[in-house]
Amino acid sequence: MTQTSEQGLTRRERQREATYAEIVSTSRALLREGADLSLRAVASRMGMTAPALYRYVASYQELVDLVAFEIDKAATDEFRAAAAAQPDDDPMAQLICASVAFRRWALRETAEFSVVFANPVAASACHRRPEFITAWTSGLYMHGLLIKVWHETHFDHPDLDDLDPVVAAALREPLFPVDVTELPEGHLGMLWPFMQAWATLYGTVTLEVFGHMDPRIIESGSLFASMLGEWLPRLGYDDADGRYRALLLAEIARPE
Amino acid sequence: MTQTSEQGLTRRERQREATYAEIVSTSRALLREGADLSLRAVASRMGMTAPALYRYVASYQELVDLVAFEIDKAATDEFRAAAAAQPDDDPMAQLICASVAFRRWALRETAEFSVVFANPVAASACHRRPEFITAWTSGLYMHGLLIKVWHETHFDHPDLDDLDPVVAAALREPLFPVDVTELPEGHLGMLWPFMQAWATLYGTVTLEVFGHMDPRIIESGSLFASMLGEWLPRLGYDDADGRYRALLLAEIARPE
DNA sequence: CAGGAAAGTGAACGGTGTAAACCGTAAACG
DNA sequence: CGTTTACGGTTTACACCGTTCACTTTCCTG
Repeated sequence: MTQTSEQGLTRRERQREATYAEIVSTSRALLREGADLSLRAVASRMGMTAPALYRYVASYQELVDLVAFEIDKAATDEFRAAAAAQPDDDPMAQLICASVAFRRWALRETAEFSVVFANPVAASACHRRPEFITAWTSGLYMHGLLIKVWHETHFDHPDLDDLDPVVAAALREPLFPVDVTELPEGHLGMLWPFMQAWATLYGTVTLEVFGHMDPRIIESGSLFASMLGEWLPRLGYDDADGRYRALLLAEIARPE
Repeated sequence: MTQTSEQGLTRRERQREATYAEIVSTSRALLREGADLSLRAVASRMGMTAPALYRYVASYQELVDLVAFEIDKAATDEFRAAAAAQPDDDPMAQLICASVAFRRWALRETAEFSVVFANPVAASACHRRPEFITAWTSGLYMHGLLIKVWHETHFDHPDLDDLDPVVAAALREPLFPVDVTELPEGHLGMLWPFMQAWATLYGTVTLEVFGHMDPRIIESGSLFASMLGEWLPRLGYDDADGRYRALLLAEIARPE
C-alpha cells in the first residue's frame, strides 16, 4: 500500500469518504428546501449524473437509509446541546431539555423527521446492520439519559419475570438502541418503561408533525407538555416545588 | 331537469357517483396488493387513461385524500363491528374492542393505514372541508365511545379554565372530529383527555406499524396492552376483578 | 510500464404526475 | 325538432423519477 494518512486512509479512501459526506449534505439541503429527495436531484446538484451515485449507494432506499442515519446523528447533537444547558447532576432536567429539543427539531425540520421516523424500517435495513435501525443514535442517547435518571431516583420498574415471557426474552437480547453495559445488573426490566416512554414521546410528536390535530393546540405545545409532565411521577419525581414543570414549559416556550 | 331517481340524482350523476366508487375500490385493491397508489395504475386498471381521472380528481394529492377518507370510513365499520360483540351498556368493553380492532386493522393493512395516518394533512385538505381531516370518521366514532364511558363513570377531566387559554379557546370551537352536541353541557374539558388518549393510541400503533420497535414485542402486543391498560383508571375503572384487562388480552390474542 | 479497478458518462427503458388540444355523445334549451 | 353546451374520454407531449448497461477516463499498483 502507498502512503496512508494519519487516520490510516489512503487518498482514494479519503476522497470516497468526502463524496459520501457531500451526498449526505446535499440530500439534507434538498430536504430543507422542501424539495423531495431523489437520486437525480442529489447527483445533478453535485455536478454528477444519477448513475454515478450507484457507485456509492446500491439503490434509492439505501440512500434514504444513509441520509436518515446521518440526520438522526446530527439531530442527536442538537438534543445533546440542549441538555448541556442543565447541570450534569440533574439528569431529569437534561431529559426534559432533550425531549423538548426533539419536538422542536421535528416541528422545524418536518421533512428530515419524516425521513427518519415515518420510514418503514423492518424489512429494509434492520436485518443487515442492527445499528442502521432508524433513530439508533437518538434512541441510544435518550436511553442513556433515562438510566442516569434511574441512578438518581431508582424509580419503579417491572421485573423481567413479571412481564410477558416473549417480552422478557426480547429484552434479554434487545435489538433496539440500548447499551446494555450501562444498565445496572439485574435491572433489564428498566427497558420496559423506556419503551413505553419512547412510544408516547414518538406518538405525540408524530401526531403534531403530521398535523393530525388542531393547529392551535400544536402551536401551544400543551399536549406535549402534559404528556411529558405525566412521566415525572413515573420516573420518581413528585416535583412538589413545580420546578421541572416550570422548566418544561419554559423550554417549550423558548424561541429558537 | 329531466327525470331524477328516487335519490334525486339524474342518470349522469348516478354514473358519476359509480365512477367515484370504482376509483376508490380500485385504489384500495392496489394498496392491498402492495402496489403503490398512482393515477396511471388506477386508470389503466379501470380501462381508462390517466388524464381521464382528472375529470374526477384535480390532482394526485386529491386522489389520496379521497381514498384516505373512504378507507377511514370502511375501517370504522370494522371497529364498530368489533365493538358490537360487547353489550351496549358496557361502553368500556366496546372501547377496548374498537381500539384493539384499530390496531389489528393497522398492522394488517399497513399500506391503507399509511395513506390515512402518515399523510401530512394540515395545509392540503384541512382548510377546504373540515370533515376531510384524515381519520374524521374514526375519530368521531372513538370519541362517541369515550362520551358513553363518561356517562357511566363520570371520570375526572380538567375544567376549561384550568387549561392553557389557547387550548381552551380551541376546544370551544374544535376543528377536529367531535360532535359537540353529544357532549354534556359544561363538559367541554372532556375533550382534553380524549386528545391525550388519542395521541398515545395513535403513537403506539404508528410505532408498531412502521416497525420502530423490536418485532417480537410488536408481535406479542404487550406494549399496546400496557398502554391501553393504563387508561383504565384514568377513565374511572379500577378494574378490581381484572375483567377489562382480561378482555383486552383476549382481544389482542384473538386471531383474525 | 502494463494492467486493472474505480469513478463517471451517455443512452435507454419503463414508470410517474400533469397540461394541452381534440372529439364524440348526451343532455339542455329555444 | 335542431342547435348549443358541457361532460367524459382520448392522444400527445413534457419533465421528472429509479435503474441498467455499455463505454470511457483516470489513477493506483504490482
